[in-house]
Amino acid sequence: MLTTSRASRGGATAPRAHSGTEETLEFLGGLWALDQELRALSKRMQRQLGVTGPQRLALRIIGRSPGLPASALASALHLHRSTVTGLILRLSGKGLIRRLGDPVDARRVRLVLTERGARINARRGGTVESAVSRSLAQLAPGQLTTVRRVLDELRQSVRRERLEERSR
Amino acid sequence: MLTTSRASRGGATAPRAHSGTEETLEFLGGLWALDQELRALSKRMQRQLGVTGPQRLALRIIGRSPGLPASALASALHLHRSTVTGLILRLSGKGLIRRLGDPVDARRVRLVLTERGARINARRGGTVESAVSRSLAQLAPGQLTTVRRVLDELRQSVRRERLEERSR
DNA sequence: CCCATGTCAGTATCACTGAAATAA
DNA sequence: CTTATTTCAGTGGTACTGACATGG
Repeated sequence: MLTTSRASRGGATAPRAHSGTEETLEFLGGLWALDQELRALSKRMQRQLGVTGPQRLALRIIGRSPGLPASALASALHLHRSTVTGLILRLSGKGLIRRLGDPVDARRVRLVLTERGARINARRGGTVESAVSRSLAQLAPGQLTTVRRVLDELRQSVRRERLEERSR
Repeated sequence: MLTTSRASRGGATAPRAHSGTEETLEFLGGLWALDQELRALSKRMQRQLGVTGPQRLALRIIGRSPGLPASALASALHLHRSTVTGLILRLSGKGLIRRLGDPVDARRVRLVLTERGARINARRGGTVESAVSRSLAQLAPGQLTTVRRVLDELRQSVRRERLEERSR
């Protein structure tokens, strides 16, 4: 397969040399599969660590910048403010973070880890990071750079597509 | 950046040449960012095409293998049976697919596209695939191979992590 | 008055577990 | 009786929009 792309039926739009439909779909399938696997690990983390993947990421960010406001967390995670409200609620419900008031700007909420939160944040085994780290360690440095660049380019391309005003 | 990895402080545990904690976290952040972007595009697709990303993927799979049973769709998407039930419900609710009975095995449900479903399936503009395809087209062939391999390795590594029996 | 921050209500999708119904 | 296929009920997490209260 891969060679079956019958040359543009009534093709009004760009015949595009390589990267046929099949190839794209296969690549997308790989991305999707990775995503599913990450989701599944997230579920297991919840059972074993008590936090999901996104929650863990939030913990790490807060751990690195103690006292950061909720909106900063939102933009670090590329999420809407109301979405992080829920995230914060779940994390503080488990006693892993605390919401402190800002003495200067009373609207702001400053997030810090509790002791339990810090303990979980310090754990390295059984996490997404440990799996990723193991994979990355096996790569030649050039490969890592390539992959990073491609993922970034991909992100920007998706972003452009998203922001385009649809007409057709 | 990239060059700041101070050579192993007092490292008691595995000095691990490259791929420090920071690097892993940054990579994971990139993956996360791409995921968010894909989610956002999925949302826009729902408004403009009437289907989300996962729904679109399901459509394409059904379109390629008309009459495939629900369980086959589930394994193609790496999803639980009950999850695809919901997916199927939403798609057939929109009149994009139909659930036919199998004359031979009455337990089975055979999925086919309706005319409207086929029309949406045929659309190429404004989709995730179009964005990904555009990105991939710009790559040197070797790069595409590298990225695919790395993503696959990553998936397997995450899978191994997930399946490991936790002790510590 | 205007803008920023955070929360809340409401909605939708996704994804699971576990149980049930049906049929091979 | 056992197994396979699908559905259903219930749960939980993620993420949004839009409205609101509060404060700068």
